[in-house]
Amino acid sequence: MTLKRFNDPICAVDYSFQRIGGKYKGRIVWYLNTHEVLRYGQLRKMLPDITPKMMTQTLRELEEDELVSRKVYHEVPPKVEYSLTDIGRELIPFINYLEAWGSKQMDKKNIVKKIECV
Amino acid sequence: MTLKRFNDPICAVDYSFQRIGGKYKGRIVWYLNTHEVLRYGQLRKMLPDITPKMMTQTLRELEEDELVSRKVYHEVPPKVEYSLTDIGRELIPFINYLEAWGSKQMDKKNIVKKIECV
DNA sequence: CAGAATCCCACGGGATACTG
DNA sequence: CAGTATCCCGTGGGATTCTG
Repeated sequence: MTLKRFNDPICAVDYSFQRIGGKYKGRIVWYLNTHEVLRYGQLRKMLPDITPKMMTQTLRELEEDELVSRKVYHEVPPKVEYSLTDIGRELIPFINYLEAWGSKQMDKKNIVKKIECV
Repeated sequence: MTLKRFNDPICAVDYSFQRIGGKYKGRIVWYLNTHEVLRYGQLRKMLPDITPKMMTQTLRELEEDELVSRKVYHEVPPKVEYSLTDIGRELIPFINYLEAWGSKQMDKKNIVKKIECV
């Protein structure tokens, strides 16, 4: 059952923001790019403010949108690896750009970054 | 009294998404770029799904973040013009990119755009 | 025309506890 | 380890009405 997460997009900008908006998606895509592949636990450590529920939910949505792929190793203890798909990787230049812009703004306003996400 | 709209950003990506996230900001910045300057009423027509409350609220936030500037003409009937600031303009390449990406995805999935926002 | 003022609600997101 | 399962809440956003 595919959940109803989206309204009919008005235009392409609307569509895109519906995919990568929300509180964590940008950062997840960003981290997955700089690290190539990340396990669930590693990713969680990089998102200190996320709860397990949101973590799973967000990853599922990214997966459903084919931005992220999920590889399960059937072993004990369980191991799951996340990585970017080609479609997801296409968003990197844009997030790169956004990161640079944000960083510059933060410097200008003397806002300190809790995590240097580079 | 500056409203409390933001949590302390974790990193630059987080910061940026807090500025241009939400349902309308991307589109507003995008429209303001392709049109240089827009009156309140014109902008509203381009955002068929927005209510006056959200329209004003969103524009005020963009203004407070210095992405958009607001010029009031003190005349009857009132006239207010919105345009991008230099900081706001810096986001354009990034939204351009996002628009292209979204457009491509929508084509692939045969999703029809209600508005061609180009 | 460009909004301000109310009132209201869904849902994005949070906290905690449990499990294959 | 990598999740579910519940329960819960704040706020982003909506609908409607009013005004300089």
